[in-house]
Parts: sequence; structure tokens; C-alpha cells
Amino acid sequence: MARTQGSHSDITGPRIMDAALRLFAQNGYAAVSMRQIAGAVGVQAGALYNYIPDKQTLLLTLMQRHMDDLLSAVADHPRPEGAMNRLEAFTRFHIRFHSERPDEVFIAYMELRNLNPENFATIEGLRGRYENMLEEILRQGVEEGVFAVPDPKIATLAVIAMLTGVNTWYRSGGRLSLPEVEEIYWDMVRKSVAA
Amino acid sequence: MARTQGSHSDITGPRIMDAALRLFAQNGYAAVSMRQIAGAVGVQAGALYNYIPDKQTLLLTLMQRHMDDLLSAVADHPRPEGAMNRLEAFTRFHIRFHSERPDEVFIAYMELRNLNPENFATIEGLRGRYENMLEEILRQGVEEGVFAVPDPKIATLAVIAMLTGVNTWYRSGGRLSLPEVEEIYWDMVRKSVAA
DNA sequence: ACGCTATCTGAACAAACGTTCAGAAAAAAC
DNA sequence: GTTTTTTCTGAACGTTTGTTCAGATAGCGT
Repeated sequence: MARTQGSHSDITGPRIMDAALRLFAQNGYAAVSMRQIAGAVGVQAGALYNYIPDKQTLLLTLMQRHMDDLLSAVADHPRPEGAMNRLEAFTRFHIRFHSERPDEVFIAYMELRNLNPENFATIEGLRGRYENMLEEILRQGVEEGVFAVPDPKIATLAVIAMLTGVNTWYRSGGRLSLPEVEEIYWDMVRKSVAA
Repeated sequence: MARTQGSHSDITGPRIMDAALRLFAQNGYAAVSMRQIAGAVGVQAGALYNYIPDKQTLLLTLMQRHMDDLLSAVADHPRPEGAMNRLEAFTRFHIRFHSERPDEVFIAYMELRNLNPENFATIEGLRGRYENMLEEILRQGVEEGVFAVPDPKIATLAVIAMLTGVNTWYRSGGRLSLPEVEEIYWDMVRKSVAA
């Protein structure tokens, strides 16, 4: 059932998530207090608990949402023929998707240790599913004879580390445009696994 | 002047640094209390302040020491002739050095945001000096015609991200030995910048 | 044996933490 | 316009934080 536009409750929940996301990415989960998050939303700390059960769940929700977004975005992406075309699509998709979500990516990589073991396993499982897609592409390329990688599992981690590294320096409006970055990295990725 | 073997003061300082290093790497700087560090050393929290001025300086010292170790180790390393040989030496050195110090590396990359701006600039400056060494190798290789990289600065970051990524999965005693890892990564690095 | 210095304990400090909750305020429903 | 439901405030809770310090303890040179 729809609510009228100015309603509080429809807008406060997302605003909490956004504020927590930004603050966690900037200062780290453990260094951010519930009062800081509340202040950024313009509300008292107690009010947060109408939307989230506790701080740990807030972090988990942010990570979970990011990984779900990632997996459904890559699933919706066109899947060309041939390992080479598929690797190019994956490379460009990864750079574009991650560069649009620097805060989410930062949190998803750096705050894993603040998850309890069960939640950690959940997030790691989602990440594993994403990595397996790249690994599959590399294996296919080896079969086709267009790639030469001695260990597809390691090559997967190497390529993903290289691509995710873009987030440590890329800023929109900087020296290089995103298409230029895509081009440079695709060139390096392609060559690094080439036969 | 030398002290006798069982002396307290010669041994407690380093033990604090070791404990802090391990705990910071495992749980994050903000999540570790001075009492935890003291407990790991076997001492009360107040005693720590005979060795360090405050918590922030403890973190800075750990990072500073790591970066100094890195820069002096790379300076002591043999410097072969030719960009290709130099890149191979750099690649193997980086993997070996970083895989021997997983905790230091983790902290040096993840706890930068817990440094005040001045200390942050210090550490970033040291890291920049290290990265410049690789960038120089790449530029030399382009001049020699053995490398083809459109943007040496970006290629430097890409290669370092790939190499440092080893630390996220490599464990001594795992499926692959360190020489095998070196071989796989050197193969990928070499091809990724090849002419 | 004695004094000197370095080191540690254990308590204390104010501040900040995550979380709870009774009651005020506001919005929705009728 | 009144009731019902949702949302927020503001204070309070017990704990924990980094740091300080007076006094106890212990190792050193002489």
C-alpha cells in the first residue's frame, strides 16, 4: 500500500543506511558510533532502533545488499560468445560496477573481520560465487586455447585484485575517464592471461 | 651498553609491538583496547605507557617501521641490468617480502584512515617512494621497447595491487609453495606489460 | 647493605560506548 | 475531531574506553 510523499518512515530507513555506509567507509565500523550515524540522519540515537536491531546487523545488511546487487547485476549482464569476449565483458563490468560504489566496495573488503563467523561465511560465500564466474571464463579460455594460465584459481584472484585496485585511486573527474581506465586495464588483463 | 639476558626492559618494548601488531591485524586498530594489548604481554594497561606515548603513536610506529623495512630491503636487493630482469627481481622480491609479513602489510593498508592527516601523509610518502621504483622500471622498459604500457603510473598501481593481493589468500603450508606462487605471478606480470 | 633508578600495579578519571524505554509528538485512520 | 498507531526524544543503564598517577616492587651500581 502506497504512502503519501512526505511521510517520515519511508525515508528514514534508507537515510540511515546511506549515512552508515558513508561513515563506515570513511572511519571504519568500529570507529563509528551509533550517535554519529543518528546525527548524520538528524535524529537521536534511540530512534535508529526502530529500523535496525543492532549495529552488527546494520553492517551485515550493508554487505549483504552490496553482494546481492553485484550478483544480480552480473547475472543481468549480456553474456557474449567466446572466452575472450566474455573476459572483456567481465573486466569492463567489474570496473564500472565497482567504481560506482566505492563505499560499498571498501566496506565489503575491509570490515569482514567485524562479522561473526556465521555472517562472515555468508558474505564469503557470495563473493566466492562471483569469483567462480571469472574462474569459469578462464577455464573456458584455456580449453579454447586462447588463454594460458597454469592455475585458473590463482589467476582469478590475481585479476580480481588488480581490477578492484582501481578503487584505491580512481576518482571521477580525475586525470583519466572511466572508459580510458577500462581500456588500460582490459589491455593488461587480456595480455596477462593470453596464450 | 649490554644488559644481562633476563632483564625486563630490553624485552617488554618489542613484546608490546608484537602483541599490538597481531591484535591490530586480527581485529582492527579501533577494536583493540590497550588492556587487550597489555593482557597479551602479561602486564597491566598502565605499564604500556612506559614504552609508548599513546595508542595512535603505537599504530604509526608499526606502520613506519614496516615501510622503513620495506624501503631498506628493496634498496639492499640486487639490481640487475635491463628492465625485464629488473621487473622480475621486483616481482619476486615483493611477493617474498610481503608474504613474510602478513600482519604488517594488512595494517599498513587497512589502518591508514586511523592516522591523523600529518601521519597519513608521512606513510603515503613512503609508499609513494616504493611505487616509484616500479614505475621507473616500467618507464625504462618502454624506452627499451620490451614493455608496452600506455600509462606507467596506472600500470604500476595495477601490478602492485595484483601482487599485494597474494596476501589475501596465500598461507605457508597451503596448496602452493612460495616459489610456485612467484612463478605464476611473474608469468602474469611479465605478460601484462609485455610489448 | 644501601640508595637510585626503572618498572609495574591497581585504582581512579572523565568520556564515550551500544542499547533500552517511558513518555512526548506526530501522523494515519476513522 | 477523536482514537489508534507509528515515530522520536531525552534520559538512563551498565560497560568499556584511553590515559594518569601515587605508591609498591624490583634490579642496578657502588
